[in-house]
Amino acid sequence: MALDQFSRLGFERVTLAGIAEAAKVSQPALHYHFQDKLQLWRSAMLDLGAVIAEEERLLEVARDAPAITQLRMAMRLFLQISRKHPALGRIVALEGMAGGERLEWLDRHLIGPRNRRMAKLVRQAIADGDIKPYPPEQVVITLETGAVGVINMTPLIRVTFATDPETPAARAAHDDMVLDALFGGFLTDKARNARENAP
Amino acid sequence: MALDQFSRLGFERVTLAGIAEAAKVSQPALHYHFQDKLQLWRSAMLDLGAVIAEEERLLEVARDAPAITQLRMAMRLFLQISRKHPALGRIVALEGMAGGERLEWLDRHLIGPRNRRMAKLVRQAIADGDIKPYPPEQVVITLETGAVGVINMTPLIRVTFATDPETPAARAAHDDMVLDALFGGFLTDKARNARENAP
DNA sequence: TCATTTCCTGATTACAAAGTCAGAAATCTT
DNA sequence: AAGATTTCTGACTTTGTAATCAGGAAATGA
Repeated sequence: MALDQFSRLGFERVTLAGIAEAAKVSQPALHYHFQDKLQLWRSAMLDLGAVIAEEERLLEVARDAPAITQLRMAMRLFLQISRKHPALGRIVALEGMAGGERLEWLDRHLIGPRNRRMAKLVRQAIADGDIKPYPPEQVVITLETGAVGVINMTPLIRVTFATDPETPAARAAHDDMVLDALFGGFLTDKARNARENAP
Repeated sequence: MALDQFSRLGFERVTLAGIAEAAKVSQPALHYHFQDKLQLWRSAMLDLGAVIAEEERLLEVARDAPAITQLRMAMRLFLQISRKHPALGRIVALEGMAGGERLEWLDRHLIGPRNRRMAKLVRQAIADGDIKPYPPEQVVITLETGAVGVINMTPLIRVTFATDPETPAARAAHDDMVLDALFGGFLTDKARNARENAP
């Protein structure tokens, strides 16, 4: 699938011939359905958009809960989705580092609204005294990049540690680690204690 | 400089003509000094290798300190170095996601030994009861990707939040956040308390 | 059934970028 | 200074790949 190739290799390393082969059609057929390579890329990204929208929908239900609760839910969802669609995190990482037109498109159509919403939640949680007072944007990015690090870097982990991070056990450990250690590190003592008293 | 181009754009998007222009030489001159593009890439990476070696040297001095102390030092160093040489984190992210021959080369010559050393420190710190007992490899990767997230994603942050993460104030906040919230989240209560009593 | 539109292919073009090579310019050696 | 060696360049070839196009097959509608 095109999405998979784009996310694993990045825009430039992907060839239309390769996508065509994987899709078992001829290369000009791609030009028929999508005008050019960029349009094809955008189309693949919009498929991911549906996934993000789904997440938004689930969070919407909890919009009256305290910000810190919503954030924890969002982290959990983010992990689930990142596992199910590893392409998403890789794409964001690739384009987010490079900058340029495609990043701006992604921002407008996929990730921008979600990230700004997250930052708003963090700001709220800080005001509530539940999250330590660091720049909300930095908190969001650090939580997200930290959470998907192990997922994105699967090839590196395999090479460097000769270990498979995709076994069920490794995934379970990772989920716990992200929610407990990573997310937990941003909690204030107040929020941490509240959690311990009401588990 | 070639390093900068490679890290910002990735191997494929970089053209020899572009590097030649930036270096104010002709394109064939590159072929004279380095046989081909891959060799040029490797050479650029080895320049980064010197940076890593420097870090190793500084840490070597503290090898008798407790693992947790060494880890904190390593995080601090890692941040400094990542700021000074943003190319490093971007390259690792790019190749670490993609896998392949270049990743294996990087592992062997640059990042593998360091990461395995870090994992060993984490294992030790867990045994000491200072770090929460999660898979050491995952801890290392999560700490590293979380720490450089804001640095690597500078373009995304600018686009999404219309905010500059490279001002002195933003950097100072980021340093604190990484060492306090990110790293702190992996500490056990024991280690956290020990730190509070002896600041 | 025929006509028309939709979908797709093989063959080809256009172009960008890696890599080659013969020889010029600069530098070093004695 | 003369020769030898190193360093570099302009012009070229080769290759990989995006994009085009004329036309054929398949579906759709009358």
